[in-house]
Amino acid sequence: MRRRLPSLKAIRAFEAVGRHSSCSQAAEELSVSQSAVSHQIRLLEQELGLKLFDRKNRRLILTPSGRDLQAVATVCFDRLEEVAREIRVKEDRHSVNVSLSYPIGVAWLSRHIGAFGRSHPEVHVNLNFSWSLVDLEQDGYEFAIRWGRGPWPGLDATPMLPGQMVPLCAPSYLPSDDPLEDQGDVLRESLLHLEGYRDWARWLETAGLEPAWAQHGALLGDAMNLIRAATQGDGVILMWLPLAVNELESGSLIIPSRIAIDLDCSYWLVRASQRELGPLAQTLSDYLQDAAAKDCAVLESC
Amino acid sequence: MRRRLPSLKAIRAFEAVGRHSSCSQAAEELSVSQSAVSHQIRLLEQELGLKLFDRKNRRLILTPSGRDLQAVATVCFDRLEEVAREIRVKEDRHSVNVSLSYPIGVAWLSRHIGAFGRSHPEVHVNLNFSWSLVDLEQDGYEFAIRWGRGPWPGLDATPMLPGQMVPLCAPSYLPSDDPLEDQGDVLRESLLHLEGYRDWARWLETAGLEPAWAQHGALLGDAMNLIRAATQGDGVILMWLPLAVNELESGSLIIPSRIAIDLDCSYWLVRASQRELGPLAQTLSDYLQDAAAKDCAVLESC
DNA sequence: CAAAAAGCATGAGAAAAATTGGTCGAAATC
DNA sequence: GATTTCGACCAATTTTTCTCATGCTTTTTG
Repeated sequence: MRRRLPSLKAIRAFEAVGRHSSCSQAAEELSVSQSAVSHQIRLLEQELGLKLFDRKNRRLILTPSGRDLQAVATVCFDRLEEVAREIRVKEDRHSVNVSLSYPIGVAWLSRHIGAFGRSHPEVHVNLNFSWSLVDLEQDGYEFAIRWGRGPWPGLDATPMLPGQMVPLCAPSYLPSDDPLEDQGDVLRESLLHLEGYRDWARWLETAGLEPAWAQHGALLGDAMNLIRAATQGDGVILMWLPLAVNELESGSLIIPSRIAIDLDCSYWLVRASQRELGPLAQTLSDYLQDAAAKDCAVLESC
Repeated sequence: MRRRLPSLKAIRAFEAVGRHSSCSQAAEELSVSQSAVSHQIRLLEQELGLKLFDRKNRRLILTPSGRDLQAVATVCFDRLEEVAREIRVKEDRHSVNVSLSYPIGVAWLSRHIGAFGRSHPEVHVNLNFSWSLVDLEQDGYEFAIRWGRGPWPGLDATPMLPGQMVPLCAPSYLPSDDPLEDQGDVLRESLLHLEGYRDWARWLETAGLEPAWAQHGALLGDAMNLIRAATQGDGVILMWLPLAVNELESGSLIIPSRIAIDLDCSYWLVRASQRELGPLAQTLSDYLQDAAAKDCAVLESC
């Protein structure tokens, strides 16, 4: 593909002039003399073989073709400027790039990342959320936090948080202090679900109860919604344990049963085996593992 | 707005290198030496303060950030190249720019523009279709063909084609040779419509018949569809006269009545009063007016 | 109404940048 | 193991770009 592009320097000047309808102002923006700009415009018009401005009075007014070019040029330069800024930030040696799988990013990480920022103001953390798995090396991330059944080949994976699902509800919600599995009325009436009845059905089965009891109750669709609903005393939810650390710690939710579903999956901190972590990434990684360990302790105590 | 853009020359080089994963090939594309390209890349990396390529073996592989920049740069350059080409064609002294309102462009003009191209191969005609009115001067058109109730202030407008709507059907479609207005059965059963029953209702009213008869029959939605349907003998349509010249001339449609709706609008050839037409535009304008006159004659004879 | 100011165009020379050619070292190819 | 291919780099050169000085025109000001 051999391109036929006009002088980009000239287009750069042209774009500024078009925006200001003035050589002088453009010159100031570009930090060059008015003369230089004027020359570039002349050059560009010559190269394209057409007039880009109407010289009316002492102002430069874009011609129709000039307007077409101007519009495109502005968009292009905006875009380039933006991407240049982005990659500068991303590669900044004070930056760490982390890839996260939903929903842990929103729920668990947001609980810690603020504190990390305050205690390590020199580190700029770029978080990138995604549902799909990402090639760490390929996409320039130093490490990732993933949900799954690791370890994975070629990756160093450290387990961080347990992947069980447990029942949760507001402390005052249950009519008695008996374990949830002994309160059949509640189980038959007050369950809340994420996206389907499957999870609760499994839990009931594990508890030796009737799975069909799960076939009622609202589907909230979003994990955070579900937690909020439970906190407000709308019902009993079944939730990945680490997503509720906040609420468990503050006491706004309790675990009314010892019975949990073990999904055989958990959250892992993952990094490419062959690549050393940079010092900042190491710091963040250590911090997060520490936070995870503390959260695990909190969870133990519930 | 003061931009902070990296050297565009460097990005130009970078983009080519990224595409080829090779300095040498990029150098060839850019018609400069490999050395020059290598320098530009180094410069750009320095300016951005990050590595854009991994120098693995003797190949240049884009880093993640490099890929981000590459993607944007390619799009931008493609776009600039395209718009540059467009405006060059548009301003080419062999070009004439004409603005057209739908649907005359599709229906009537396509009937003539081919022949014009063959008889005037030196003229490059840029047709621009739009529904909305366009500022001729502002948008760089030499003239336009518009539907409306002219004349307009500041514009020279010459009527080209009548704006009546007439009934049309396939020659063999009607059961008798009586004028349509005397064939109540047909009118009560076989009408086809464009987008609503209003047009036929008006026609029936003009003919002194019952407007409510229009409340049946298919809505075809598109003028060309409607004409095709009539040609195939699917019913009787009400259509702007000039859009059916082709079919009337070839005999595949006939006008089964003298009664027409006069919309008090017609097609006009319009140009800005203050601007002389260029010689090519004049040629095209003359040709089209001549063609319109001939078509009017054809229509007269039906 | 004249004078001043502001704006763009332009030519020549100066400054800056890009380019080249030549070389080197590393990796792939034969 | 010799040869070719490719990228990095240096120094010199060529090209591009910029500035300065100036002219011309329009608008603003006293």
